Formats: sequence, C-alpha cells, structure tokens
Amino acid sequence: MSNVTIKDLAKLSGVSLATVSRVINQKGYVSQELSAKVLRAVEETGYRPNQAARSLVQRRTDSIGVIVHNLHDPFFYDLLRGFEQAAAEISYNVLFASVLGGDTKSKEKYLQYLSGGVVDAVVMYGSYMSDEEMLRCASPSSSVDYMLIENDIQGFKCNKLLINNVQGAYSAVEYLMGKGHTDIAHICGNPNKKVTIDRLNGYLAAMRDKGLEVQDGYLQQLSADYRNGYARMKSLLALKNRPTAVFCSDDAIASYAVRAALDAGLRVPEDISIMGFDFQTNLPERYRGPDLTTVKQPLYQIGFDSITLLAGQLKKGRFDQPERKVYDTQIVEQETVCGPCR
Amino acid sequence: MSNVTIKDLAKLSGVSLATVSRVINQKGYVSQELSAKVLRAVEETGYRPNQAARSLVQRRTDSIGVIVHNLHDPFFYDLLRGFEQAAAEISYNVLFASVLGGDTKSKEKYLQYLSGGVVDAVVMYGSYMSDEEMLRCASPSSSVDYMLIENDIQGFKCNKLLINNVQGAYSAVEYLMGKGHTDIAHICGNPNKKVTIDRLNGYLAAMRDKGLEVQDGYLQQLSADYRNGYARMKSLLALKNRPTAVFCSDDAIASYAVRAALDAGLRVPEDISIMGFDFQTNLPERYRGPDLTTVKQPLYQIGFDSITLLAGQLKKGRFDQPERKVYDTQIVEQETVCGPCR
DNA sequence: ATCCCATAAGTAAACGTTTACACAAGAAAT
DNA sequence: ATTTCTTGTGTAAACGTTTACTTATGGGAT
Repeated sequence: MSNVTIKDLAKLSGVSLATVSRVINQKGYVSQELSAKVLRAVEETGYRPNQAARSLVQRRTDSIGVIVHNLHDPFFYDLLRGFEQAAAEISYNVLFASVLGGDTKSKEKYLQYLSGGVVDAVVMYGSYMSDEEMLRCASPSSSVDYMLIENDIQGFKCNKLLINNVQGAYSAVEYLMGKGHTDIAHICGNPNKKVTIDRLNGYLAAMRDKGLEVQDGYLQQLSADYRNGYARMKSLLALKNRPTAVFCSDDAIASYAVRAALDAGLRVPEDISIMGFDFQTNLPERYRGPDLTTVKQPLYQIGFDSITLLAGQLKKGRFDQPERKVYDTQIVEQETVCGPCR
Repeated sequence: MSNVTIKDLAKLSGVSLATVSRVINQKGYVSQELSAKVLRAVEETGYRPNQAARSLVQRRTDSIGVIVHNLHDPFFYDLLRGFEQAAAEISYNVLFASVLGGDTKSKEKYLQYLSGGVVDAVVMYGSYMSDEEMLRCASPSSSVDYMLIENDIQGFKCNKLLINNVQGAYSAVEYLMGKGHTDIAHICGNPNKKVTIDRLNGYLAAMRDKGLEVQDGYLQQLSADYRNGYARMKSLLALKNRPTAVFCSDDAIASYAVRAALDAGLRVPEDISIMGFDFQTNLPERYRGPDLTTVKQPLYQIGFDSITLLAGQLKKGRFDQPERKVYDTQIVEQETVCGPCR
C-alpha cells in the first residue's frame, strides 16, 4: 500500500507512464477514457506524487522558505501575519524554519538545506551571520532567490527589505518636540547592533537639527539586557536637570523605564513622557503600565511584501534585478507622552 | 556558477562520481589525496548538494514538518517553544507550515505536499478536517509518519497526543470547592467543539460527584465568540442565587467575564471568583484585569514530545506502534480566585 | 486526392544523487 | 605461496518523475 508510483498506476490502468503523468498534471492531450482509468487507479491505490522526483526534473518546488530565530517571540506577530496572508494569496507553499536565540550553527544548517533546492526562494529575517558565513551557505548566484529583512549585508547581492531606523528615531524626537519638550534624553540599547546605532543617530541628528542640546547625562547606555532600562531610568531621574521626556531604543527598555518612573512616585506621562520603539522582545513578566507611545515598524507590510515580491520574481523566472526597499516607520500615540508640565 | 553538480566536481578534480559522493558524505574509503582535490573543487565552485536528488534515492529527507493554523497566535507560544527546543536537540530539520483561520483547503494542500515525501514525518495541531478529508491527503500506511495533537480522529491510525480536558475542568471545580465554594457556575464555549464538550462534562461530573447542584441559570452557553463572555457573566450576576465562583471554558471568555464583574462594581476575586482554561486565542484588545487563575495545558511538553517521539520512530525506521498519550493539566493559582466572603 | 493540423498515446532520455558491485593493490596471516 | 583482509577507486543501476520526440489517426481545408 505504501509508496505507489506512477509505474504502478501505469500497469494497473494499462497505459504508459507519460499518459499517467499527463492525467495527473492535467497537461497535454489524453482521452476521457484513459483519463478515467488512471483516476480510478489513483483512487484505489491512494497514490501521492513524489515531490523529490518531481522537483528534481522540474528544477523547482513551488515553495518559499522563511528562516527566523525565535519564531515563538511575540515580536513576530505582525511579521508572521504578513507572511501568512501573502502565503494564502499566492500558489506557493511557504515553509518556516526557526532557530533558537543566536544559534547561528542551526541557522547555517537551515540555510544550506533550503538552498539545496528544497525551496525556490528563501527569506531570512535578521541574522547574526557575517558575509563569509552567509556566502558559505548560500550563493547569491545560485538558482534560489533570496530576500533579506533588516540585514544590509554587503557582500551578498540579493533582495533586501530594510527599516529606516534613523528616520524612526528622528521622528520620535520631532514628535516629542511638537509636544513642547526640549529636555529629551535617550536610553540606547546594545551599541554593537546596527539598529541601535541607527536609532541613536536619529536621535542625535534630530537634536542637532532642531538646535536642542543633549545635556549632561542625557545619553544612557544600556548594560546587559533590557531590564537594565530600570536602572538607566533611575539615573536619569536623579539628574539635577531631569529630562521631561525620554526616548528609548526599544519598547522592552521603555517598559522598564516606565516602571522605574512609577516606582519613583512620578506620574507617566504627566511628570515625565516616555517613548519606545517597536521591538517587543519577549518579556517574561507581564507589563502592567500604561500603553506605550511608540514608533511602529511596518512589519506586517514587510512580511507580506517579502513573500509577494519573491513570488513575482519566481514567476518571471529570472531574478537579476534585486529589489531594495527601505520602509519608514510610524508613530503610534498611546498613553505615555503628553506635553511637559512646567 | 549556478547549479554545480557532482559531475562537474568529478570532471574538475579528475575522479569518479562515486568518489566525489564519498568525500562529500564522508562515507567509505577515499585517500587523502583525492579527498583534498575534491574539497578544493567544492570550494572553488560553491557546490551545494541537490536535496531533491538526494532524498529521491535515499527515500528520506531528515526533516519533520509541522502544520498549524494561525502560527502568529500567541496561543502557540509554549507549543512553539517546545517544537523549537526539540528541533534544536535532534538532527532533523523542522519546517512549519501555517494556514489562516479555518482554511482547510490550504491545510489539505500542505498536508498533501508534505506527505509527498517533502518530510519524513508530519505533526499536525488540531484540524478541522474530517476523517475522509484527512485520508484523502495523507495515507496512514504511507512511508511518512504522522503525529496528531489534540485531534482524536478515528479512521486514521497514527500517533496522537491529547489533552485531558475532562480532568482539567474537573480539577478546576475541585479547586474552587477546596476554597469553600459551592455555588459554582460555568460559562461554556462553542458546544460543537470537542474541547468544549469535554470541559463541560468535567464540570458536570465534578459537581455531581461532590454532591453540588448546578443551580438555575448556572450553565451559560456562549453565543458568537468569546466577547460574549461579557454578556454571559452579566446574566450570571443578575441571578437571585448569584454564584460565588465561575469556571469559564477558556481564558478568553474568562477575561471578558472579569471585565463584566469589574464593570458591575464587584471586586475580583473578593466578591466573585473567576477561573479560566488555558486557551489564549488572540485578543485584539489588551487585557488589563488581574492575572487569571487558570487550568494550564502542558503545551510546551506536548510540542517537545511530538517532535522527539517522531524523531525516535524515524531513527528506528519502522513506525507500526503508534504512540497515544493523554496529558493532564495543572492549575495555576493567580489573582482571580479566593474563598467566598459570605 | 493531398496536405496540414488537432488529438491521442507511447518510448526513452533526462534530472543529480547514492550505492551495490566489481576490481585492484598491498599487507598480513596462514 | 596462497589466502584473506583492508583500503582505495570506478562503473552503472537505481530513485520517481517530467517532457522532448516519435508515431498514429481522423478530420477539414485546399
């Protein structure tokens, strides 16, 4: 019963291999009579085509692979919805691979595996890989098409979807200024990551452009993880020239900053405004403060576009003009920002 | 540069196909000399083995597929972590396929596709499929191994991991009784789903066993979706014989029940205790009430076990003894239950 | 009557691997 | 001196499809 092949079907229905194939793929000419015979055989045997053989000769799989780390992280909510929606609208199968944390070994494994023709295209979010590692696993000139999200790796010529973190931070500061703030501090994240640096630069550029001074102690660098945002906020609150607004490098940090302010007996946002940036890494503890005013990344759109663009390129057959798009962010007004009460 | 094959490598390094294969798979005898030559050719060409050809002849892919609906749903948090952790510990690749909502068409598509030898085993969560649909896509006697989670479909002989919803609901009632409650109501969910019916039966059985009466109006049936939990709770509160505790069919319902109680000016849990059941379907609105006391499903364990069990069976080669496990739940004491204040 | 085209069906060659088998040479054991 | 074992290499047959090519038949247009 197991592993029925096209050959069995041919024997069973008394036709040739080619005819069976034609019936199954509804392609080419075949008479009603033989067609019926073959279909009956398919029914009887529970035949299911072998995808390996099929894709070996067709040199395509009609599938797209997606590699991310920590698929379970709520951060991926919107991105995943984008992937899923796009997947539902196209005829390609979309398969996800997830690796834990910074497990680059596994990431390489999956990238190599998928690049071996398991899928026709691969989209990859982030990646802690270096250019060389990347090239070792995937060849940009191979027959599989690549799409990188939030990863502007240089040596690898392929499709790229990026988020304008500089503009995002810049607009956050503008927004705070629009509310009347001038004493604006920044808690910046891990200074070895490009996102962090971009957001820091956006903050600095906006301050400079608008003629605002980054006062003494206004630049707080996170040590360890986001929980340290609590301590950093405490430092800011202890300043003589206490800021009236704090822009944080991401929402996780911001949530701890809010907690610190509330614990210090301040009201948020009346006494101090706090702003985050849409990067909700998974918080083990439930956040109970006011909803964060934040800078939102268009992750749904990016997820959707990544799949859709790839599908388009695959359909055309040749993908020599890699796409490169930079997405702007948007401010979401919620409960942690208001004008300064002075 | 694209699509280098083993043949190219053989030509380039002046050896036979077999030798190249042996070098690449580090299998069989091959001299240092030739090995070096081949490896150099691999390096130069950026060769990557074609997985389709490989799995065609080996009749295995060393991968396991997972099909779920709404992968983005936070409900899957623990389940996904279980899958991921197991995936990281075994040598198999794990690939996820996600379909939107109740899109059985897509689910069938993926099941058929994966069953065509794209993976060696498939785990499937839930499923709105009937026996016949299931059989149409996947043959239990095929060479791919199946694992069903929370789906006790009858006509399909394969591995099954189930949750003891009856026991879960039963223990919830016992827990409430232990706190001193006797007037315990139940808001039950969609009565066409097996989960709901099981939980209802658990509630009823516990009440009967302990000699408690299900008083007039104590059984509330949800109409429409979980938001209706608000109205159902209102109905309970309007009763002359108002219950002191309410057990809800799932957490989503419970969260609306809590809101209704709070809106009615009652304190939770001092005035009324409310219990949920771990099924956190995605709530668009943020829940701000006290943390729910609830019945927790061992989803992490189930995710982990599903992959691990399959990997074990695959390694053994023959999977004729399907596994069937029923998991008990556990009560998580949080903030919505205390003794009755009478 | 001839030619061409649409329909129908079969034969056989790919696709890129792995692997069973054959063969050889040298070393070790009889 | 013969056998046996280990190491090393190559040849060719799979694996299950798709598809280019070939052949045949019956009609419609010339």
